[in-house]
Amino acid sequence: MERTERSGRQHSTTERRRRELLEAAERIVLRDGPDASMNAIAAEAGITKPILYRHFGDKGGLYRALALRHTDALLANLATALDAPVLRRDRVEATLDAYLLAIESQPQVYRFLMHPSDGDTASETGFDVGRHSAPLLRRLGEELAKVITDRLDLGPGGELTARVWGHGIVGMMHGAGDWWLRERPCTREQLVTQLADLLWGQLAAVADREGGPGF
Amino acid sequence: MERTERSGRQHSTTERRRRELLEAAERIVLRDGPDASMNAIAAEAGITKPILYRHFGDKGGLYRALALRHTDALLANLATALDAPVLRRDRVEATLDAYLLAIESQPQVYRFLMHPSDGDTASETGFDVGRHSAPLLRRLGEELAKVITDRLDLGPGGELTARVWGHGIVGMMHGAGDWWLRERPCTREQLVTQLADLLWGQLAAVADREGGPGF
DNA sequence: CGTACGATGTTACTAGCGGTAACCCGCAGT
DNA sequence: ACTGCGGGTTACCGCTAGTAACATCGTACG
Repeated sequence: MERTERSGRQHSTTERRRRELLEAAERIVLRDGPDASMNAIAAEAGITKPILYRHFGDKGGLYRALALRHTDALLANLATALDAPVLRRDRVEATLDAYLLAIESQPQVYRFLMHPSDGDTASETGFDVGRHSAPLLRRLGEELAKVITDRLDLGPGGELTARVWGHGIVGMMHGAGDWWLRERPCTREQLVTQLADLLWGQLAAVADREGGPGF
Repeated sequence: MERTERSGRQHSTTERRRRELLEAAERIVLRDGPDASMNAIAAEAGITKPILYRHFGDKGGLYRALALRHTDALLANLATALDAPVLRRDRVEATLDAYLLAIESQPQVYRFLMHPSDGDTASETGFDVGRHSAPLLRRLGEELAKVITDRLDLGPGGELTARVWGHGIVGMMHGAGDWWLRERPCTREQLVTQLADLLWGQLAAVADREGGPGF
């Protein structure tokens, strides 16, 4: 049937158009941060708004499509760091470093990914309590949990432990990384070392200050 | 001088009005989440928009004033947890629990505090890279860093270590808490224990899974 | 060949937002 | 009586996300 063939070709061209639009959107997001307007994106792509809406539905759709790429890229980087056949400590440090390198080298993208500007469809479905964190962080946490479950022998209930740790560690990376990116109080290597130390239990190991009552 | 007395009384009445407006705003934020509009808040207070702007300057000002209360309250709670004269592990658990209890019992407030909806004044002052995280998290991180510096003997460069750990731990609480609040995979006590285990170096201590090559 | 369809594109609009200018009113102090 | 000022209002601006209606070109099908 020629019809299917034609529709196939059409499909490929629309896919290509979609990619072009995404690239234009990316340029604008890179320039304007997370509050790039649809008008600006359309202008950058040389067209007008309704086309964007035909392709992506709404702003959330465009942002989701755009976020997916970077999220995938970052996850791939982290996966290789997590799979390196070295000591566990080195793997953890490599993972931390990969994340921090990503947010350091493309901070605008990072801000965009973390700050979805409420691109949600809820708000009618009862109260949608607590739906705040970025999808990227959730995915990262789940991926890390999988790796932990695969690699470590956590005994009974270990799956829950792995998920708690996964999301906790990702949150730690995010929080510390965000602060570090803003204040730049030290080099990336230093930060990685300090965070790995924290995960290695140094908080519990170091001594109390002299003079304070012993806890 | 009657003038000063009068202006003093005027001051107190405007302060009172301000408090009333803040309470109305709080009611609306509690109801509508972080994207409560100025119109809605003004309507709830029985007045119209310009008065809000006279009192708070702009939306960011209102939100900052509103956030300050809750932030202070939460910080006070955490401070008492951090100051309890018990074992370090118990103090850490009490702090984690205090934070999680807060976000659990008032999730709308929590969302509001974490999601500032870009109430910033930057955007002209060059690129303001990385200014994303909520002020609450920054304050928490710094407070925790202070406590760590005060209590622990971290040797040279310890101040930097304390700040990294402070923001890292706060990020961990935030990330894990956000995920937990959304999925409710376990009780609060369980979550607290798991996170404390993580901070106590269990990630480094547990054995590799059998079958995998020893790292 | 004509035609109907589908994708691309436009202009012009709605509804609502944050924010502001101009004006009104009542009440204290001189 | 007049002036100043804080509380309050209406009416507006410029912006945003999102949409409806219309025009256009290419291509498969009778």
